[in-house]
Amino acid sequence: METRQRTDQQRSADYRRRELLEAADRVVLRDGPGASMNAIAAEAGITKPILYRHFGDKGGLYAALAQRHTDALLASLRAALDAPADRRERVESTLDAYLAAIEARPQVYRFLMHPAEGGSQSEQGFDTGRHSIPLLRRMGEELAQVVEERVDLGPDSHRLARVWGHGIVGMMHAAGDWWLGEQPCSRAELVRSLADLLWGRLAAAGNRAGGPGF
Amino acid sequence: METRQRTDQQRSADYRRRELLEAADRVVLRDGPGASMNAIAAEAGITKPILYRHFGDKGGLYAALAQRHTDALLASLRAALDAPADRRERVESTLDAYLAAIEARPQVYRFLMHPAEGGSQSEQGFDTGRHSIPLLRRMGEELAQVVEERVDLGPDSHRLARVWGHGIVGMMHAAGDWWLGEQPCSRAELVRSLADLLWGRLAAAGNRAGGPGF
DNA sequence: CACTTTGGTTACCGCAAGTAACATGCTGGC
DNA sequence: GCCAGCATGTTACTTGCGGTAACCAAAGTG
Repeated sequence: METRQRTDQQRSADYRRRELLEAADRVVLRDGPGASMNAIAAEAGITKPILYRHFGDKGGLYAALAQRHTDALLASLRAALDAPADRRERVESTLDAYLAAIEARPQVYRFLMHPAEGGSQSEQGFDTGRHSIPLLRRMGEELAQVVEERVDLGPDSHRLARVWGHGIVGMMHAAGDWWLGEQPCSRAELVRSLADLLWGRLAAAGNRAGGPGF
Repeated sequence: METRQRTDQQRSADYRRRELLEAADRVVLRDGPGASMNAIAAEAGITKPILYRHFGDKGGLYAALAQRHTDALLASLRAALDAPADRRERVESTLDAYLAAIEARPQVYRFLMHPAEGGSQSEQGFDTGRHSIPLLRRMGEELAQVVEERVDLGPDSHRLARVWGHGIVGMMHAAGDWWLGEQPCSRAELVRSLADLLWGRLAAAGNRAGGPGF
């Protein structure tokens, strides 16, 4: 039967694809984002052209690889965002979810965000930019949507929510990146500090004695 | 005289270096960050090994190139940060300075921040990551310093200022990047929205009717 | 048995980073 | 005036990557 056969083939192709992605994952996590297609193919026990048959080009592989992690991360953020609690708590748990994720698997994080620095040698880099930014964008849009649909921002709420979504995500990202690199404090402290910032503590704080004020 | 000669040579070397950087600048701005060393050398009217003698490797050239722009940007931010006005105004004018800079020369901006996507073809990319992030870090540290020295944050002010510095810079960066790509509103609107966010409007806003609250 | 399809390989191209070895011209000391 | 030395520049190479073409074999189907 022809359709049955098609299905089998399809399933098998998908299976192979998943195997390849897992191999790629292992290599990228081991060698950093500078991992070469050759290395990935070798890890998967095959040779380059097969990879290209499956993913088109390196960007394709990267995209497929990134999407798995991205989806997982977004899911956990969504969960935190949708928890039944007040706004401050939700914000904190979302920040915490993000930071926990990048703390738990820094290699994955670095791969997703800064694809091109990890490799020990030639730094040919992955396709970068074109894919790392989309993750931030996706998170920003996602957050914007949640904000817009839950917070009353008056007229112009669409634009405002968007700006805030991307802004908050950027804040989280940059602070997280810095924190991950220098481990200057506990995760909880970081979460609290960021939430305080979003809660207007910068505006509320007084000027330091002796200066013209910030 | 020997020292005199040294000086002459030194001056001449510095001059050459500047010429090379200017040529590199032109090429990068024209061809995007994927510009090859060959192309840069050609633009400068010389050949590759000379570039390598001056800058070591591609990363070195990148670093030198980036520093010029970075320094200029930081100077303008510092000016805004130090203007005699109240805190809110300073924050707004700093945001505005940053956004104005990236709006005025998006090519430079993309080169500094996302070095590896602009090239029209092969996307070999510049050295990326290792250099683009430092700019954000520098801005974050700089801001942290200003905050710490001007705002009274009670005990733990060092840590808090740092977190906020990097967080605010990240917010500015991500929002700016998104805004630059989609031009969804005027610069002034964006500045206002971000300042509002920092001023705690997210915490102050009410819940939207019909939802469990954000 | 020929015959297409599917999953595989080897061997290659093009190109960019980076280097080695060679050429040339200006310096100053003898 | 002539040779040593050094900066400046060149050509020609190596290596390693992304990507592709062409070939190969096994397995089901008329």
